[in-house]
Amino acid sequence: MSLPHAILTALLEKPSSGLELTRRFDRSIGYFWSSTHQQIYRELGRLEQAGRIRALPTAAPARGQKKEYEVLPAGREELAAWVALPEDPRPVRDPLLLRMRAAAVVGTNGMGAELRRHLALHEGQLAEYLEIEERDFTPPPTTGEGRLRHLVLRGGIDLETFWIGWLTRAIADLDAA
Amino acid sequence: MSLPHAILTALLEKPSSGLELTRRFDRSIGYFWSSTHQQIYRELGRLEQAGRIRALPTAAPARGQKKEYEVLPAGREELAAWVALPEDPRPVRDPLLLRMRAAAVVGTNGMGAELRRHLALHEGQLAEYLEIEERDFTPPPTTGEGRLRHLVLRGGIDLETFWIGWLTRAIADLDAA
DNA sequence: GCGGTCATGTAAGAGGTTACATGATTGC
DNA sequence: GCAATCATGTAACCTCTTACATGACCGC
Repeated sequence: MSLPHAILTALLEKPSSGLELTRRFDRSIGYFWSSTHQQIYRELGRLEQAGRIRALPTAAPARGQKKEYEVLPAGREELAAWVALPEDPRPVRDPLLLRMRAAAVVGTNGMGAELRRHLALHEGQLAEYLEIEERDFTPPPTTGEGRLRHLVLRGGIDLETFWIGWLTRAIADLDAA
Repeated sequence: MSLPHAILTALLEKPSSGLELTRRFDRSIGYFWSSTHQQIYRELGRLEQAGRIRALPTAAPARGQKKEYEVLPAGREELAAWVALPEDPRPVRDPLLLRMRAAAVVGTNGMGAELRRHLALHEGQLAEYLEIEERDFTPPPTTGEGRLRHLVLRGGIDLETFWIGWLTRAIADLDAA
C-alpha cells in the first residue's frame, strides 16, 4: 500500500497532473518506488474519491485535457500517519541471484555476458545518482528536509555501489573458473 | 516468471514435497526468491501439468498425503534455457526509503525507532548468512557449483552489509538533527 | 487533413498475499 | 476420542504489467 503515499509525497512537493507525475516518478521518487502511468491514474482516481486530493478548479475535466491535482489536509494527515507506521523489510526477490543459483545446478550458460550487461546498467545508474548529488546536494544541506532527501539519495548510491562490487567479483570469479 | 524456475532449481537439488519445498524456501532459495506454500502448491500443479516435473510413483495422491516431486528432462532443459535469458534488474521498490522521502515533507515522526528496528533485523539476517558461510563454505569451495552458490550467498551478505551501513548512518544523521 | 505528441484512460491477465478449509497421523 | 501437527489445497482479493483505446492540440 505504498503507491498512494508515494503519490501524496510527490503532490505535496508540487501539484501535478497524471502525466507530470509519471515523468517525475521516472527520475525521482520512482528510483525508490517505480510506477507506470496506468497505476498512477488509477490511484489518483481513488485518492480523489477518498477526499485526500482534489483536482484544481482551473483545469477542464475532460479526456485529453490536463488535470492538475493538489493534496487536501486529509491527505497530508494520512501521509504523516503512514510515515510513523512500522513495516518489515520486503523479502528479497532478485532474478539474477536466482539465475546464478540455478546456474550452479544446470551450468552457467553465457551468464558472463549478462553479468557484464548488468554491471554497465548499474554503473550508469550510479553515475546518474552522483550527478544528482553534485547538482542538488553540494554543499551538503543543513535543513532537515534537505538532509533527509540527501540520505535517501545516498541509499540509492550505496545500493548501486553494492551491485557494482558484487558483479565485479562475480565476473572475476566466473572468468577464473 | 521466476517462481517456477526457483522451484525447478530446488527440486533438482533434491526431490521434495510441497511442504518440504516451503521449508527449504524459508531458509535457502527463499533468501533470494521468497514464496509461500500457496504459491508453491499452485506452481507445482502447473509444472506437473506442463510435463516439467512428476510426482514420484511411491506417493499416494490423496489430500493430506505427502506427494514428492522430481524434475523431468523437459524441466531441466527449460531451466537451462531460462538461465541464459537476459533480464533487466527489477526497478527498486523500497517502503523504508519511500517513508524517509515522505518524512522529508511531513516530518520525521518516530522514525528513529523504526530505523533501529530495521537495523536489528538486518544484523540478524547478516549473522544468519555468516553462520551459513562458516558452516558450508569454509574453506572456500573449488568446484564450479560450490563457487557459484558461495557467490550467491556473498550477494546476501553484501546486501545486508549495505543496509546496516546505510541505517547506521541514517540513525546518526537523524539523532544529530 | 495528416502525423506526431500530449494527455487520460480501459481491459485482460499474471503474480502475490491473506484467510480459510480439509484430510491424515501421532501422542496422550 | 481429542488436540496438535503434518500436509495439501481453495478462494478472494489486490497489485502490477502489458497492450491497447480515445481525445485534444500543434506544426506543416
